[in-house]
Amino acid sequence: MLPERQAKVEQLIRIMDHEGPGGAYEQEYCICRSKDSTRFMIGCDNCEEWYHGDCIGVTQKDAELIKHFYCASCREQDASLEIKYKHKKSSSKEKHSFHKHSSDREFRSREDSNSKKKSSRRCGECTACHRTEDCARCDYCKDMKKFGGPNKIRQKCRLRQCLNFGLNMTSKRSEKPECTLTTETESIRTEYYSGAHDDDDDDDYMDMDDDPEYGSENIEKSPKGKRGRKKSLSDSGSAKKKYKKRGRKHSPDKKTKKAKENASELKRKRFEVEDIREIENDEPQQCFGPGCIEPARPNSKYCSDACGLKLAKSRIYELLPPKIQQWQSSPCVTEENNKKMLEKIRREQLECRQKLAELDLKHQELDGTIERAKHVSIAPEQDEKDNEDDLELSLYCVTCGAELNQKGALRHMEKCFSKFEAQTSFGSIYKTRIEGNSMFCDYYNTQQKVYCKRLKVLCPEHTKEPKVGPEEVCGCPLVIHVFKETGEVCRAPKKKCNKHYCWEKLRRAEIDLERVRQWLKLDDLFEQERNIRVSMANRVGVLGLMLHQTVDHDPMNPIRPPTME
DNA sequence: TATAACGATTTT
DNA sequence: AAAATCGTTATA
Repeated sequence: MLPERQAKVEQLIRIMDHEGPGGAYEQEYCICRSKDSTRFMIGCDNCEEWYHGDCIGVTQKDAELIKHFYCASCREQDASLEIKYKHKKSSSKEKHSFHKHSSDREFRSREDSNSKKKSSRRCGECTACHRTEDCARCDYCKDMKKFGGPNKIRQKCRLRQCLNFGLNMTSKRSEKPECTLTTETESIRTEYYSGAHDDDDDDDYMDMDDDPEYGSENIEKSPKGKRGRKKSLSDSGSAKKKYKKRGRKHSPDKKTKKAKENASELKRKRFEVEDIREIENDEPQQCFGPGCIEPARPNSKYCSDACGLKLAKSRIYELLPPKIQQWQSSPCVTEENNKKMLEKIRREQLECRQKLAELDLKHQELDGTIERAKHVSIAPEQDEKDNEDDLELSLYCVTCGAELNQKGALRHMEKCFSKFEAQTSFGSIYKTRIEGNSMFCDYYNTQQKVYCKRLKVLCPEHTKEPKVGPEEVCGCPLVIHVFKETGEVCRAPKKKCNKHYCWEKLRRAEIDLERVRQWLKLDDLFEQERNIRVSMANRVGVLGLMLHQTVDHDPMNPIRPPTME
């Protein structure tokens, strides 16, 4: 030991003898008894007193190598006390007795030698602390190598994270100093320090003190004036930990803030953990089955399927009768709507039927007209003359686009259309099934196995135009003003009549198209009727009764079934 | 601001 | 020496 150092130690001892470590006044430290806490300091692991590094000849560097530091006074009183160094570097480094150690953690480890935990984050009492096995399900567990994880997160199982860490453990502070960590407010920390005798189970805490700014501030503010373990003005110095070096820039304020954030985060995490716990909680619950006292199966409310069905049944017995009563007493709006709809549909169906009948009648009329026309004799007049009037009109075939003269236009277009139309097919795999004689072609194509769906009268593909004899008369009823029949018929030879070419066919097609429309409408109405009947049937069933209800929210204006227009 | 990442320390 | 996990920084 260097002479000067020894002198200082002696000085220290003298002072100690007089005042003793416990007798220190507020905020007085070290052998010099000054209140200065802005320089690097090291704390005795026995008496808890703090010493200025320069007063006792310990540099920050030295301190970094010390695991356990005991002041001269303590060592004198207890010969077994020996400054301990960290294994690696300490061996090579100087051995002088006063070195301070760096890591508070280490302090703690020694101090808590009785308590095995590494962490100040354990209260040791909560269920999480008592837990010995990892849940293997939380994100932290999944990260662990033993659960096949990448070991990147490296955190303790969530279910094992202390429940009291970060929450108000203040009451327990004295007994469980570690917990104080959680509340990071300065006052608490200070308090904690003041209770220094509690020995240091709280090591981790100290780490914080390592932060120079932090530590000094705490101490200065501390009402009781005890001290933090070490402090130093210079950032780099006191901290042996890299963290500190890295984190240097924080101002004390910042730190406090951060501490609070940490606490809130911890709180939040705790809730998450509680969720997991809840899930995990497999205490059996009693079966919900009526009268059943068995425990429910896991993840079920019931001990068996039978119990579940039993409960459902009893519920039906309980709920159904009033439902039925309600159903009978108050009409369901939708039900009324459906009834109206059905009526409307039936009316429309009737209309369709009537129209179809009318159309059939028209067919018969047409047949009669044609029949009558056959008995008319050909008029010998020459119609060639009037052709010339309209010669100027040029027409184009709508099908092939060829230019036509008025005379043969109708004939050409009809034939041209038939030619093209015959080249395509309109098929369905179903034969038409409607009452009466079908107006559809329904020619069966054996190769494609489809029925032709053209109107019979308009199907050039499967129906040939009837041959017209030279003596046949046209017979088309003549009209004036387009629609008014005169009672006369065209008496031109059918073969030559260009005005009324295929008039029977077109008239028949017209009627048939209307029939098709009526049938389609009828089909649609049948579909609607079926749907309504199905929904009505469902509504009256047990299930419907249980599920369906009309609620009258406004008793002053009761719901009225809408009237059909 | 929350989360992921990771060197470091502590425990086994 | 390996596993556990802390405390801090980096990153999203």
